[in-house]
Amino acid sequence: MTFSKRRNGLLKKAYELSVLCDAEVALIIFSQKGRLYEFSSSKVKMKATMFRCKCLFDNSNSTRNLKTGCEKSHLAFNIFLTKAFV
Amino acid sequence: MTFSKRRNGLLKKAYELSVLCDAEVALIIFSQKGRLYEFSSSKVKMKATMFRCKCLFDNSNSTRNLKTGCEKSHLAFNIFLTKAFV
DNA sequence: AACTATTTATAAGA
DNA sequence: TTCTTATAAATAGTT
Repeated sequence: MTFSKRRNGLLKKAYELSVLCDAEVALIIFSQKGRLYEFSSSKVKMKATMFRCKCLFDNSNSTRNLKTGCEKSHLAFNIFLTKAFV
Repeated sequence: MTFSKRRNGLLKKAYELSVLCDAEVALIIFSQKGRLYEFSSSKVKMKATMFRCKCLFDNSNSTRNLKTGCEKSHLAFNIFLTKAFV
C-alpha cells in the first residue's frame, strides 16, 4: 500500500508543480510489477509525442539498434533526448 | 521561490518512491526559463541511456523527421517509447 | 539562507 | 478495501 500512496502523492505533486509554477513536467513510474504510471503537463503532450515517435521509429531503420542493449520492460526510458543534444 | 521549493520537494519525493518502494522513476522538469531539472532512479540510468540514444540518432537518418514538428525547447520529451510499443 | 504557522502526506491501525 | 487518525513532512509567508 505504501507504493500506491506514494505514487499518488508524487503524481499529485507533479501536477501541482506544473499548474502552480507553470513548469513542464514529465513523470514516469514503473512499479515493481512492471506496471506503468505517468504524468505529463499539458504543454508536453506526452501521448501525442509518443505516438509521433512510434511512427518515426516504425518507419526508421533503427529498430534493431534501438532494441538491443535495452531491457524490454524499461523501454519507456530507452530514448531520451535533452536540450544538451539540441 | 515557490518553484524551487516545490521542485526540490518533487525531486525528493521521486527519490523516496524509487528507494522505499523499489520503483523505477524518471522525472523531468522544465522551469519557465527553460532550465532543465531531472531525476531518475539508478536502475534507469537516464544519463547513460541519453548518451546511447544520442549516438543512435547521430548515426541515423532520422534527424530531419525527428526535429520537425517538435518545439526545440521541449526536445527532451520528443522521444518517448513506452511498453505499448514494445 | 533560516524560522514558523499552517497545510498536506503518510503509516499504522480499525 | 476504505476510512480514521496520529505523526511526519512540505510549504508559503516572512525575516
